[in-house]
Amino acid sequence: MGTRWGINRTVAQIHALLFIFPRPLNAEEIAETLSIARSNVSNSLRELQGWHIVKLVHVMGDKRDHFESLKDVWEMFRIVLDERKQREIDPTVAMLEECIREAAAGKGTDNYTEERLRELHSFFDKTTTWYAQVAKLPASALMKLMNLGDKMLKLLGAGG
Amino acid sequence: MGTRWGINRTVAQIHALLFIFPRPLNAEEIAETLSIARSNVSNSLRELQGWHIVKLVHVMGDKRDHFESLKDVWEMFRIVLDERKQREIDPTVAMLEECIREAAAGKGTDNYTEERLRELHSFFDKTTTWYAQVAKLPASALMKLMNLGDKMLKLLGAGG
DNA sequence: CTATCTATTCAGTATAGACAGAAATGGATG
DNA sequence: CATCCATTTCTGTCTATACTGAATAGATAG
Repeated sequence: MGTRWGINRTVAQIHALLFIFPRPLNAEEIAETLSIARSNVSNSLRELQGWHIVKLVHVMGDKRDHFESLKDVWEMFRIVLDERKQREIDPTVAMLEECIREAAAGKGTDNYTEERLRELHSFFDKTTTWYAQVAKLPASALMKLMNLGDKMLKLLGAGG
Repeated sequence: MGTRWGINRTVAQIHALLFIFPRPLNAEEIAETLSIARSNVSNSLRELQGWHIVKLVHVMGDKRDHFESLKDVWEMFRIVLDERKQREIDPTVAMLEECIREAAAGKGTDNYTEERLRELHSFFDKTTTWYAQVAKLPASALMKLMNLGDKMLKLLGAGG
């Protein structure tokens, strides 16, 4: 699945290994377990740390670096969404706004195209704003939201 | 942005072109506008049709095939999510269930690992179930949900 | 039936990115 | 200050896949 979402195989493998493993592992152990080059492990670990879902930890009496994955799936999901929003959505929205500005200035763009751009922008805007609201809900509220099920329609029809 | 989400450049370009263009285009026009090979257009169009976000239409007095994009951004988003769920999430969940079964049968997997797998599975399960509920909401209800904002917390605290 | 126009398939090429192994760096310890 | 070990950086190779251009298939009109 990872590959289809722009995550390379090695990175995904290492993360999976750290996620399911009960204790932190050092680079050597990872390389050996997955049969991949030491340097590859090093780079992949840096990437995972860049995503803030793997952390470096020290094990007493061992000077080598050890690594462990975040274990809370929900938290991990939230962190990755935040990160991707920042890296991918935000620049996209900025570019959309630039396009719309240019289009509005009338540089050969017809109204139809401009309208499409506005709708796209509005979609991103609404979605990210909503997400920002949800992301700051406490875990308990999030669980309630997830468990609403059919009650959702009633609730939205009445109160919202 | 497309590239980072596992969509290749040409496919994304063609879809963008069809999305912003006021009328259906034929393959020739697309190839020329984007300076890509005719065959590449043909394959990319097939892929886009596979995602159900681009449709073949006929233009009177012209025997060539013309193509147009779905224009409703929300609807497109929903369709793509559905499709990706089916292609990527569902098989992943099936594999997770298989792993859990094997782990439970005690094939050398420790309890810790099994517990991680269960949590991961539960996450997918909750998320997809919730999504299925939301996806069938009428557009108006969806908009209400998106516009809840700070009211969300109150609503969940009380009614949920 | 043949000519012409469109769309698809196929086979080879090009390219981007993953990966390995060697070299270099860093930093601790005696 | 030299040595040793862990880690990172660098460079070349390999692989997967995007892409092209030519060949093929299919349809329609004359």
